[in-house]
This record gives sequence, structure tokens and C-alpha cells, in this order.
Amino acid sequence: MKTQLRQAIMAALKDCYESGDLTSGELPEEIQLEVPKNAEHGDFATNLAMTLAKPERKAPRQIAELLVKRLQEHALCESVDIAGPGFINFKLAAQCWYAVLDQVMISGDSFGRSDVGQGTKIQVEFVSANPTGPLHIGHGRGAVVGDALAAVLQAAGYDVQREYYVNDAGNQVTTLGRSILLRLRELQGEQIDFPEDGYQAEYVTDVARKFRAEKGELEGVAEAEAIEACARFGVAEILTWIEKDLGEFGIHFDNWYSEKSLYDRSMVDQELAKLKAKGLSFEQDDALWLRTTEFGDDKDRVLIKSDGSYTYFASDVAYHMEKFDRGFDRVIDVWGADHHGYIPRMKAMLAGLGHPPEDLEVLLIQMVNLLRDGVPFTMGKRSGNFITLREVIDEVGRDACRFFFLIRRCDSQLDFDLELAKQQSSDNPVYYVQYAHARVCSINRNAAEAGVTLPETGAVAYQTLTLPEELALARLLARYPETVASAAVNYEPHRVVFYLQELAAQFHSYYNRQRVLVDDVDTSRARLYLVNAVKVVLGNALKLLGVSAPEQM
RNA sequence: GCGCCAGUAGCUCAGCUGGAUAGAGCAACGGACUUCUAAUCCGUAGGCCGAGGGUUCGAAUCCUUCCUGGCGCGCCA
Repeated sequence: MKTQLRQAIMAALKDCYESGDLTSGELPEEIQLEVPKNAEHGDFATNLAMTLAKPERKAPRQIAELLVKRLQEHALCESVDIAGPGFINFKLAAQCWYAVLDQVMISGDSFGRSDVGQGTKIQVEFVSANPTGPLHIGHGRGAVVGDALAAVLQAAGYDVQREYYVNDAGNQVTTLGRSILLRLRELQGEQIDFPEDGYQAEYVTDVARKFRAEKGELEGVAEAEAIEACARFGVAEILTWIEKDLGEFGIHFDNWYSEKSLYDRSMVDQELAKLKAKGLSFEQDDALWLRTTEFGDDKDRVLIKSDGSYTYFASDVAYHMEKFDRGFDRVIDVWGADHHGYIPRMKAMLAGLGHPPEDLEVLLIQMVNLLRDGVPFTMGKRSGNFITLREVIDEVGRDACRFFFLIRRCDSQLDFDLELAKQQSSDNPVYYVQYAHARVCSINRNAAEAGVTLPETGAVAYQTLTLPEELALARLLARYPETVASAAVNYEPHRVVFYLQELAAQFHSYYNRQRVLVDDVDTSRARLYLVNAVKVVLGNALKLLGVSAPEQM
């Protein structure tokens, strides 16, 4: 709708210049159109006059009058008026807006899809929690935001892959192995002095118990070998928990990518060799460093430690280079905000290897402060005092939980009070939106009983719908595709959430003000058409967020 | 000390990349169920957009200096 109008204005303006009606000012390259906050001002507005009228700096009525004449030829505009300092308001003809209803009903599930992504191959890597323990609440936020972002990108025409990076190499895995082994020995009756730096939580004992049941006891096996066996078993076991929890949360990955496999395939050494060949790395104090300062980092970073082992950064270099080798045009990493200090070195590494740093976009997810009755939890994996994602889902419910995580811009912190989320579950915004969907379904059931059928096209609607709130609903529906597109381009899935709440609010308001099923058949059918268009959009948007759209509540 | 993110109604937050009189939801107060689901709606009240300066026709939005809160600044992952 906006695009159509913009094109029409541009064409009209061009006409004006070519015919010599307009001489002052310059033809702008693009017209900015805004939706005025106050609907009385019109459906769209532009500060075009401002641009054109310089240096007079006043709204030229002449331009507006010429424009309206041209636009009326296209039957697009009902009126054009000049308002405020340099503003021209375009009030579109009502049928323009009601035409949207047909678009919605014909497109159905695909209404809202666009091609702004132009098939760009993009990877969203998210969660990627270490497989050393169950997912906790903080992972949940990253999981939902990443998943919804991927869905929004898909809807906007990007070619999207969802990936989970499994950190199955490195110290933390060895620590896990050692912890399991100690618990195993404990189960075998040994007195164990459990170390401070081990994983102390209860689940480690569960893994040990399972290991004992499946693999028996580790008699006469060398310490290092035993730890390795426990570690592998533990990682595999915990990954199944993670996958299951995410699955119940409605999240599925296209690919699980093993860090260990990078080493197994010598990928890390290969990439480090490339860096060396480019003269980007150097040796100092028995360690290998990457000269990231050359590309804007604060200090140089270690790739290989003086004891010969690799840093996490080393495998990340290989991992990210490999992503581009796999053909992705752009790569998004969803990280906890506490990792933000890590971004400069990643960008530096990309720049060093000849990739524009913009190809990597890091989405930082701010902390979730978990509360119960206003009292904050302190969380820490090692101490074992943490709330798992599963517990939260079981307590709050999947739909409410997902919606709650998405309701904010991801770069602001989120207070998550379990008791509040539970107690206020009926006041939760998610039910508000779902209820709107259920209400339309209910109307449909009543319509079927009364023999009122849904019109094939919106023709009836155009003639019958005259109320301002009906027009407002149509206009809001028209905004949905651009909402999704802007959410994708800006990597901000929360925009869809706010749109949904607005749509639900307008629908509820309309529902309370006007009956859909009335004595007059034409009116009933026209309104039925309208509310079913609302239902389609509610359903599409909820699906993007991974929240269910119930038929009844 | 340096860096990143935030600061908008009593509380929790939007504000579409510079536009018109800054918006929702909770909480408060007053109303609406013999009518398609009251998990809803309507109304009232609530503001130095953290503070100062700058950029311009125009700033919550951009630049700058402070203040406050959170998080980072390892040969940890």
C-alpha cells in the first residue's frame, strides 16, 4: 500500500516537472511516507513539501493540489491536505484499504511474506550452550529470540539455516568428565572429596548413575581414559536433554555443529596456517597470537597457549571461516550480552581473512533476572543453584514463556518473576492475543450454525463496511507485511509482538462495539470477511513467534 | 581507568532509524455481561523523555560532556 502510494507520488511529481507545472525545488530520489499518529491527519503523510519548497520553507499548496489531481486519476486518494509545518497528508480511498482484505484472504498462510531478503543465505546460530548441563532460563531467552528471528527472516525471503554450535572440546568437557567419574566412584562406595571447580549439581550424579547402569564400573582403566569415557558419555547424554527441552519448546535446529569435529578434520590448524601466511599471527612468550589490534581490537589475542593447547578463540576462527565456506552470505550469532567484549576480535579476525565485518552480525541478548516473589535468584552452574528452562516451561507454560521472552527488545534486561508469570497468567498479554483469535473462531462457529457464509471476495465488504473502526482494522492489516519485513531487516522480532498486541486490541474493541452477526445478511457477511482476515493475520504472526493460535479458550 | 547496553507515566516497557498534541499494559478511580466467549470493552487520572550543551525549519531519536544502573575488559569457556 505504502509502496503503491510512493510510486504514484513519484510518477505524479515527475509529471509535474516534465509538464513545467513545477519548477522550484528538486525532484527527490525517494519519498518518505509516514503513518501519522493521529489518524485525522490522513493515512500517510510526507514532508515532501519541506524538501521541495526550500528555501521558502512553507508548504506549497500548489504542489499538493497538483498531486491530488494526478493521484485521483489512479483512484488512490480520497483527499490530500496540507497540515502542520510542511506536511502533506494523503487520505487513501477506502477501497484501497479494503482491497487488503482480499489480499489477506487469498494469500492466507503466506500473507506477510515478502522478498526483501532476496534469497540471501543467512545462518542464525543460537543457544549453543555448553553441553555440560541442562539449559537454564538465560538460554531460553536466546533460544526463543533466535528461533523467532529465524522465522521472521524466512518470512521476509531469506534463505535461513538454524544452527547449534556444540562446544564438545576443551576444558569444560574434561571438567564434566572428571565430575562424572568422581560421582561414579562415590556410587561405588568410595569416599570422595569433591573439588570446588567440579560440576556439583545433582544432574551429574544422574549421569553417573546412568553410566554405571549402561557401561558398568570402570575397573582398571587409566585415569585419563576414564575421564574421557565419562566426558563423552556425559556430553552425549546432556545433548539429548537439551535437544528434548528445545523440542518441547518448539525449537528445532537444521544443524548441530561439533567443535570437536573442527579439530578432527584439522580445520583449526588450516585456518591458523592461513592467518600465519598472511602475517597476521606471531609468536611471543611461547604462545601464538593473532594481531587483532590491526583491525580495531584493544589487544592482541592468544590462539595457542604456551602449553600447546588451543584457546576457544582458535576454534571460533575456524568455525566462522567454515561458515562462509559453506556459502552463507551473512552469519548471525546470538550471544549472551556478557560476551560483548568478544565481538571486536571476531570482526578483526574476519577482516584479517578478507571478509567484510558486516557479514557477521552479533545479536546480544541481555540478561534475564530470575525472580520468585520479587527475590532474585543467584545462578551458577558450578554451585548447582540454578533454575532450568524445563522447570520454567513446566511452571509457566510454553506459549506464555515464549511470548514473555519476545516481548522486549533483546538488548534490554528482562526481569522474569516466576510467581508473577504464574499468578497473572490470565492477565498475560499472550492470552489477550490468543483470545482474539479464539473469538473469531467462535464467531465462525456461530455463523455456520446461522447459515451465514463467508463471501468469496471482499466485494460485499467494500460496499457494506463504512465504520471508522472497520477501516482502521483494514489499515492495520495492511501494515503487517511491512512489520515483518522491518523486523527481519533490523533483526528485531519483538516488533511482531507489538504489532500483534495492537491488532488484538483493535479487534477486541471492535468486537465489543459492533456485533458481527446481525440481522442484515450483507452486513454479517462483510464483517465476517473482515474478522476472518484479522484471524489469518493473528494466526500468521503467532506462528512466526512459535505461539499457538487456539480455536477456543 | 577503558569499552558495550540501558535510563521515557507510580511499576514494566513501545516509540517504525529526524517529524505534527510522546504511546501501550499493569497498578488507581468510575462505568459496561437476558445479545457472536467479560481471559473483553469504555472512560478518568498520571510526563523536565536522567542532566547540561550542540547540530536545524523540527530532537525522546543524531553529536558531545557529565550522572545513575547492569555487564565486560584472562595464555577461562
